[in-house]
Amino acid sequence: MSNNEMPKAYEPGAVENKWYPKWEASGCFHGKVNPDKPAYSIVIPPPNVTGILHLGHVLNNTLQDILIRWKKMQGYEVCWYPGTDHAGIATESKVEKTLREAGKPGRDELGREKFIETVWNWKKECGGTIIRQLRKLGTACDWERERFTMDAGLSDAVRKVFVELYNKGYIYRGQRMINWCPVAQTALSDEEVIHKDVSGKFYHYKYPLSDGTGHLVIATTRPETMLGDSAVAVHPGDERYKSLIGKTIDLPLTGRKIPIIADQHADPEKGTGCVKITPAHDPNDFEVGKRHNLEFITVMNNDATMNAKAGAEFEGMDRFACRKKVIELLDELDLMVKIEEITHNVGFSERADVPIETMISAQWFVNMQELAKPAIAAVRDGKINFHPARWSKTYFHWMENIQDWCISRQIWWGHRIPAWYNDATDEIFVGLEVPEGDNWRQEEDVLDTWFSSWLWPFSVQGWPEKTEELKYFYPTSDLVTGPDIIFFWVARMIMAGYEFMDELPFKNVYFTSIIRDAQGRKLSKSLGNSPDPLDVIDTYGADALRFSIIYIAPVGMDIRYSNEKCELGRNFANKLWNACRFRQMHGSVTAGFRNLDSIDHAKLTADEKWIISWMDETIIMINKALDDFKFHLAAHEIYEMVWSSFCDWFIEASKVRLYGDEASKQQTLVVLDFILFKILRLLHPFMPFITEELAHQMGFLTEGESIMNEAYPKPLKDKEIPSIMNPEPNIIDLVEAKFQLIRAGRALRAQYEIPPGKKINYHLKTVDTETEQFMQGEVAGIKLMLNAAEVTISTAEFMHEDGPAPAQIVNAGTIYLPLAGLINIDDELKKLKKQQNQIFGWMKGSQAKLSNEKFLSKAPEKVINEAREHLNELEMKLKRVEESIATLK
RNA sequence: GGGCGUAUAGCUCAGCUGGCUAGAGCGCUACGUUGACAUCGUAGAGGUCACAGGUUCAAGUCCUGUUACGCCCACCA
Repeated sequence: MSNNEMPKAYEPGAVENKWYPKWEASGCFHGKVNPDKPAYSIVIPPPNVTGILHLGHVLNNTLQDILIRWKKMQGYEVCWYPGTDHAGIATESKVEKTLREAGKPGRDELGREKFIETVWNWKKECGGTIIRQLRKLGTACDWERERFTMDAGLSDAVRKVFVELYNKGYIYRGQRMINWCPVAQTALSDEEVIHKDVSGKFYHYKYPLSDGTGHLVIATTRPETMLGDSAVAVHPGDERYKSLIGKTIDLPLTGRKIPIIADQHADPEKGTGCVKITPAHDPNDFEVGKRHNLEFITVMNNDATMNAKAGAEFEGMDRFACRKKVIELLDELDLMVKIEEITHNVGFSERADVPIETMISAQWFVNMQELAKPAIAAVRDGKINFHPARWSKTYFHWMENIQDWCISRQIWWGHRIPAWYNDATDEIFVGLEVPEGDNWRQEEDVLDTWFSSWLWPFSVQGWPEKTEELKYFYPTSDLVTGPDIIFFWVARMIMAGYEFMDELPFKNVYFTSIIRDAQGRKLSKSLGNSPDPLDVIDTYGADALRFSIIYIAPVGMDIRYSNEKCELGRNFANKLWNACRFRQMHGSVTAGFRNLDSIDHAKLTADEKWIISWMDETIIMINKALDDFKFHLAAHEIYEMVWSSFCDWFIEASKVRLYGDEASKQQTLVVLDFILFKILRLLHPFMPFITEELAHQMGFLTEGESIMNEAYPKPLKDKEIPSIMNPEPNIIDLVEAKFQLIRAGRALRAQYEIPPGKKINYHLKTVDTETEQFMQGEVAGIKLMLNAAEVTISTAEFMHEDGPAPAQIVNAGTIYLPLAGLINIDDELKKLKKQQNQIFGWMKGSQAKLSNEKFLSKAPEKVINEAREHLNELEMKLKRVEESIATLK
């Protein structure tokens, strides 16, 4: 439609900024309950409200966007619920840091209420950056339905769930050994502890027996905890120490006497066979302590400094300083035996990246045993499918060994636990409302962030209200997330879905690859190897980033990313742009662009049939690939189709008709339009901006329309094919033989170093008359693509008047480059001999196979026939090579 | 200690349930600005599919073992 000259290169910036607001304003991202259509829904893995967009988000959200746009174009009513997570610990420490840097009063000075207010203000001002950034990427999120895990409705859901699980007896409060982060000063779940191998020291030292008859040698990596020792254990069957059981030792540095006990936990093979027992600071020792009714001596404060129980000498010292001090003192007492260098496994706090302490503390837990059962079955029975499927193994392993979930956190930002204590009566009340009466004080702790995220698939849809949305869009269809949160989030959502909705939360889970830098390192801010996606979008364009990252993403492995790889997507966008630009230079859009109805199908040329048929294949492959969550495969298919089949071959071949008579030109324009509009729609989920822009530029769509409302291409129906593909069944082969011939002709030119611009003559000796006839009909195009002055075609033996000519043997026949005096006989012979040998080799293999009775009896019919046919072809080809050799001699 | 994954061209990776001469992108070499595109075109070089066995008419593909790297899980002092 537009007569405006399109710029030579695609400029993404303006196009992206133009379309996103239009899409958003037009409401095409909004999913409504629509009984006339099947529903398709996705919930976004809610990024931290503190988060900023990184490449992991780009991959993850591009995939979701592809699914959403694809399904929408397929005719589903789609809804993509976006939102953010309040991320308790992360946000609290972020805001605290901000306050500290600004020199403002911090958390403790402000007090609970003021601090929470401050965080809300911060959230309002600075939070949700990532949500704005996602728009830059082009994501078709239903922004009208944006949610935050601490919204009123979602908070109601959290409270209801807590109360229900408490009433069922799944949630309980108890004194247990928990993981403690000394920096965040809160309990953590097992999943928030990262085990790392670190080098450390293994200290061996003596504990003197109280009766003065000698000593035991114990070994530990944590000498500072000896201040909390309440026993030494030996194995009951260990003959070496049998006589000592029941005796006591004088615990150095403390003045305490502690017993020598017999317990299975002591491994006679390990160290000296004697193990110090610190029940308040080690999970194993905790169990031993319970079995033997030992004293639980907590020697550390919440910030991992030593407390008064550790002894006046150590009080207030940091745990590591204390360790050093203890070693010095033991050394002075001449108790040290040896210090070994070892590598051992230490638990670190996920957030603060410091070693955690295991401590005894009163916390809230969820017993997950019952919840896990239907969730395990759902994946086992294939109601929920993981892609790639192997992740289900990880899932089963964790679920089948599931531990109680520590859900209380000693921070302020989050959902405060709906439990109240009555100090007068020692009662605990758990409920949705504040209990009546006096003396009730609410639990100070808040819930683990994941205690709200695990409800996300239904809480965003209004649960516990029975909303229309829930009825229509729940269960959601697909979930796209990283395998790193399979325990944190995926598994728990499945459990919550069954427990509270009595239904699975999603049908498919696609686990994305993890993005690394070019050297394979994890992307991280501290390494400075984490490119800002917005910069990448500025440089290359959002479509280019999206397409590149999908194109390079390996199947179930990590992605090696570097910005330069976005050139692939940028170049591809530019290629597409220029293909459209080319089309537009030949006039405005034709009437048949949707269905080819404006032209007589019987008159379609071979090339046109070829491209239409290729288009159909591509459509089938892409829909199949997306059905199977093989995004990269889909990207490769369409890239290949556009660049190679369409641009390199079809457009080039079409030029002869575009510059020919008017009828030919018009027909080819229709086909170009037909294919281009399909390409744009096919590509739209991957590259939303440029495809929308081009669909309008080309006049396929008018003002107010959007490509996202167009149907996703389907393969031509069987009944349509005869009218379009009619009549020759081998037409595709002939067209491909033509292209092979053109390649061979160009290769000859290159081999003889004839400049591409120089017009030359070719001769084609075809294998048969059918091919001859076909190629005769195509001669104009062949000439054009070979930049030839003349191409003669016949089945007759060819001999140039000046003698033999250089040639190439192809499926259609032999193509000659008859330039007088040009031929280098030796080179030609060498070339032909090489080819002859090659064919001999292949034939030998082929004949061996076909004379192998076992092959003939066991291989399937189809394979055998193909092998025979193949051998035939080889024989024919060999004959032609030999003929060529003969003419040269 | 257990589990999972990966090993294919200089680099990054495809190669589905085994079946013609193993492919793509980038990079490299040569030529080239023909009226879509130098973010381009044409032609080309480049691979004993980690190693060793085995199954099979047939193995990059399946099995076993080995090596290397990566990840996850596990309370071991």
